[in-house]
Amino acid sequence: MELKEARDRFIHTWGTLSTQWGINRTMSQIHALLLLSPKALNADEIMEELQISRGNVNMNLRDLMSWNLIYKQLLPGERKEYFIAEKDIWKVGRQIARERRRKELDPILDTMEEIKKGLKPDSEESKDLLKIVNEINSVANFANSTIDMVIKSDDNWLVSTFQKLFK
Amino acid sequence: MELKEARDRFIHTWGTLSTQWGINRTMSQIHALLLLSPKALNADEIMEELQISRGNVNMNLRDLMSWNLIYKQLLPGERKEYFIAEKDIWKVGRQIARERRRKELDPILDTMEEIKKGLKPDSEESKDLLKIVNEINSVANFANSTIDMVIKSDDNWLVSTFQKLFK
DNA sequence: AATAAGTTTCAGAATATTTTGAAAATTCAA
DNA sequence: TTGAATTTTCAAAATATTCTGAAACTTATT
Repeated sequence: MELKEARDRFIHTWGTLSTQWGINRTMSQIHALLLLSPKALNADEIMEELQISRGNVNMNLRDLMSWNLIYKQLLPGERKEYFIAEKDIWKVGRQIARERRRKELDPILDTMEEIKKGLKPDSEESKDLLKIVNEINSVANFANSTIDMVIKSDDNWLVSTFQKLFK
Repeated sequence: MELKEARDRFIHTWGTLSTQWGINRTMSQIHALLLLSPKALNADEIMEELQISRGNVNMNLRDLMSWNLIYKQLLPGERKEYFIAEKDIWKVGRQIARERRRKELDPILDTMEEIKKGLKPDSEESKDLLKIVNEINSVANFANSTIDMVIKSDDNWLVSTFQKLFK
């Protein structure tokens, strides 16, 4: 396998997989491209490399920045904005975990909380519903804690935790 | 809040959130409906309740069964097939974790493995790429183990693990 | 202040996903 | 068997998401 081929495969796969992740393809491909690039790239270079429009590049760079997966870099003597990816993959993993928790878990917890607050257990059916709501709440809380453990930790903490866990 | 209102809110929210989860809306709504239903329901009842077509119901019941989130139930003296949801929410959580890992993590691990195998470190750039691939592999493996820990466990094991973890 | 370089926005076009519904296939009872 | 009840399939329609590109906006330079 050639270097070029491996790089392309990486970028392509990253883009394809992201669909499963609820992240849009272009966003992932830009991320992959920047991850592999040793130097910061500007919008034109990304357009050229991935063959996509300026608007698309702009929008997805913005999203990637909001996820803290890439940073803007101003090069001295350059008008254009350059972008560079966070290269610490553990940090990237934590960032993604954080963002997905916010989008996927928080709304569940909020809704279960609301239903719990709003519904009085004045009938058998109400009690049944509340029981399920409470159980979902527990499971979601557990998932939340698990992700929290990952997010709050640094690399060393992770390793030691796992040693402890499987000792 | 009325019982009916709470139930509808639950089903509706479940459906809306699922989009974030990469799971289609109808599938989640059927799941929510069955979760809340004390008795098994047949296709006609689900069509009626959620106002969706027979084909849609059929397809999504099939998907839910493949996820082991619902079971077919044959009632004596009935031609129709009835469906009932897995009511153990911890089990449901594990099931979902398992399925998502398969769809989201396994392909990453496979691809990283392939690139590692195929690319010879014969240049500086190749080595750089391999370094990133290796790091992604580590992070994905960690995520994999974390999910594995959740999947393989039963409720009691989970509780005791967390006590150990935060002691 | 005028102009050039670069960035952002967003309506409409392109693409992808989901849903419908009717026909085909299957199952069961007589 | 036959045929009525039920389930499955899948092409086309409906809906949702993503992408484009040109105009509007912003920022820096002369």
